[in-house]
Parts: sequence; C-alpha cells; structure tokens
Amino acid sequence: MPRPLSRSFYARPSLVVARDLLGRLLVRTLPEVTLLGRIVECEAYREDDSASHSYRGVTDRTEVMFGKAGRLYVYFTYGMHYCMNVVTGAEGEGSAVLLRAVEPLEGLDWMRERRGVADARLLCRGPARLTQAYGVGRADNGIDLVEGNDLFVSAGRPIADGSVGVSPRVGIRTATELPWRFFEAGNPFVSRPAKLPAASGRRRGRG
DNA sequence: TGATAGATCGGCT
DNA sequence: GCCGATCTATCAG
Repeated sequence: MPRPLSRSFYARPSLVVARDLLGRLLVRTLPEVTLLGRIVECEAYREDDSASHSYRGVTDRTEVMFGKAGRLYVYFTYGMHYCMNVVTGAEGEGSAVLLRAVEPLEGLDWMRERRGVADARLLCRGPARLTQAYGVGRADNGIDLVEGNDLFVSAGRPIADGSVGVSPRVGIRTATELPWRFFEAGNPFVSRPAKLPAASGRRRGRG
C-alpha cells in the first residue's frame, strides 16, 4: 500500500513542486477499488502571477490556496468542470500546482464507468477529465493530502531531467510567456503534445 | 485531421 | 453582467 508524501514535499515553491510531481503516484483508496496513476503533466501558479486565482488576493474561493501546503484546492469552471490543485509553499502564500494529466495504472474500469469512455488515453488526459475519473468534486476542496484522507500522492519514481518537457501553460489569457507547465516528454497521456516548431503533416498511419 | 461553436454557472467587477 | 487554469460534437477538407 503506497504511503502519502510528507508535508515538506509540498511546502516548497510551486515551480519546484510542479516539476517534482512528475512520475509520482496519484492514489485514491475507495472501499471497492484503488485508483492509481502516474502524474505526467502539471502547471505551477503563484500569487504574483496574473493567471493565478490567487492573484487578486484571498476570497471565499481562493482561501484554500493561501492555507497550509499539502491540501487540495478544487475549483469549478465553465459551468460544468472541476479542476484540482495541490497547495504549495508557506502558509499565507497563494501558490498551487494544477494537476493536468495522469497515466492511469489501476482502477481503469471504475474510471471508464465514471467517464463514459473506453480509451485509456481519454480517462485522465486534461484537468477536468482527471477530476471526473477520480471522482473529485466540490466536496474534496480543502482536504488534506498528507494525512487522514483516501486521496493522496505517493513517492512513485521521479523522472529524469532529460524526460521533462516545459512549455507555457494551457488555456490562460495572461502570463502566457511563462514556461510553467511541466510534462513527461513523449508520454501519450499528456493532454497536449509539446508544440514543435514547423512540425506538420507528420505522424500518419495508426502504428 | 484540424478548427470552431456550444454547453452552463460561480466568482468577480 | 461577463468571462473562465475545459471538453465534446460537429463540420470542412
């Protein structure tokens, strides 16, 4: 049975935590099934970052982001989707890491049922798909990932520097120049391929 | 295979 | 009122 990472893992700058989360295991232990997957994509957000919810200070919604590291920040968006973040840094600092994609390893059938799709690549590829596959919603906002809950991150195997891809974050309108998205290069469970300059018309056929 | 519109509602101005 | 850290179906080619 995997064990949760300690609070000190999260109590570091979001940029450091985001990169270090790659290759770690996102675990949910439900009575009927254990959900397990490798984190393959995430993004860092900070208080001094105009794309971050915490940029405008503490509100009812963003309160969790300013709290203790190692807790879960879940928000609702576009009228239908939930996304989940792990809170990072010192208490009082509004920083977090958005979990964007996971390579599912265990509990795929349970995820398929929730998602309504069969293709393993579509289960947890993208932040809203990920929360749906893991059954994470509003009720999970603020829960502690370090102790006392069925949802946590365990050590897994961190990936080597050579396999880490970096890019601007996805779906934001400001601060688009900051390369604060981290992913495992070449992994098909990543939500968007690295944007290759002048790459087009390749990758034909179906392997 | 790639681009675009539609869904749908909470949080903030 | 407006717009968003998104996903999916649909249409054009």
